[in-house]
Amino acid sequence: MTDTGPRHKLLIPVSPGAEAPLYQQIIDGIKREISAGRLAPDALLPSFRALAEQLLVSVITVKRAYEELEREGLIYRKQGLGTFVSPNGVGRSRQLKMREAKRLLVEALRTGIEAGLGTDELMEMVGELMERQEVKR
Amino acid sequence: MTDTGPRHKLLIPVSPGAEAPLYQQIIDGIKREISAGRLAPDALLPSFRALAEQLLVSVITVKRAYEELEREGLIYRKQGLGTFVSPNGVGRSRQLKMREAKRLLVEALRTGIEAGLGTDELMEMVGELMERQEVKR
DNA sequence: TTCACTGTGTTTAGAGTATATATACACCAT
DNA sequence: ATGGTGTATATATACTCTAAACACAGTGAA
Repeated sequence: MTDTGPRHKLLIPVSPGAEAPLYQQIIDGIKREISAGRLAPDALLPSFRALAEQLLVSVITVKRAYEELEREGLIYRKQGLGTFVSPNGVGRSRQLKMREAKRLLVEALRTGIEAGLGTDELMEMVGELMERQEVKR
Repeated sequence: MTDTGPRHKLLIPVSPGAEAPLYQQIIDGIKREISAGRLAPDALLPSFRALAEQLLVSVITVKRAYEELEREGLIYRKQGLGTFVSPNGVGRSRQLKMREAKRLLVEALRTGIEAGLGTDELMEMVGELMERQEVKR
């Protein structure tokens, strides 16, 4: 065990100023990396300590994030060894994100309707925002 | 002051089991009522105690919700008198909901893209969910 | 007109839960 | 045996919620 983590560092934006708790931001970031295929099945994730150092948070904050990712089936942990991406990490990550996207959409549509928007106006807003997302992609 | 509140009770669904804190659920519910025009400008809202009794929560939980609604400009409070809908409550409520709908949409689209969905698939999902919302409306 | 009562908002104190940090212990490979 | 790993425990702070007491404003009766 001379390897100190994955070949590249995990690029996860984490900010105490953001609304979500730190551990949630880490969860979201790792999900994104897995979903995008940047973390391969069975790939070794950084240790608690390594990631905590990199992100300037405490070890337990990272542990909390890893715990939940394990609970959701995206990663698995082995004491003394390290933490790894599940073989079906990509599929699972995308499944969870799909579910989340739908949940957010339902809420967005409901909120828009409550704001007095009609069907056409909502579709138009979606279309505009979609173009923006595509550019950013 | 013989009137004990508005002519009709506030129908706000509030559940401790829901994810959002109780005060947030109350905020959302009152916003919805104002936005839908069911609470007129300068209308008297139920007192802390009356709404707390009705919703089976504590007085302070209602106070917390009313405080934030006042901060956001939807209602105003007068000690010894009661709490009222702001003259521009409807406009303000819709403005805030519009902003929230957009925020949720942006996040939903981003999450969908991260789940591997393309533009067409996203639009299709929006269309389907839109039809469902309309039925429920 | 004054005062007491009622209903209102407002303040204070306390308990439980959630989030985050620091430190020490147990496991595994080399 | 050592180094790197996950795991457990203790602590502090912030958030959420409840209960009780205090101050304000209007109304009705004397």
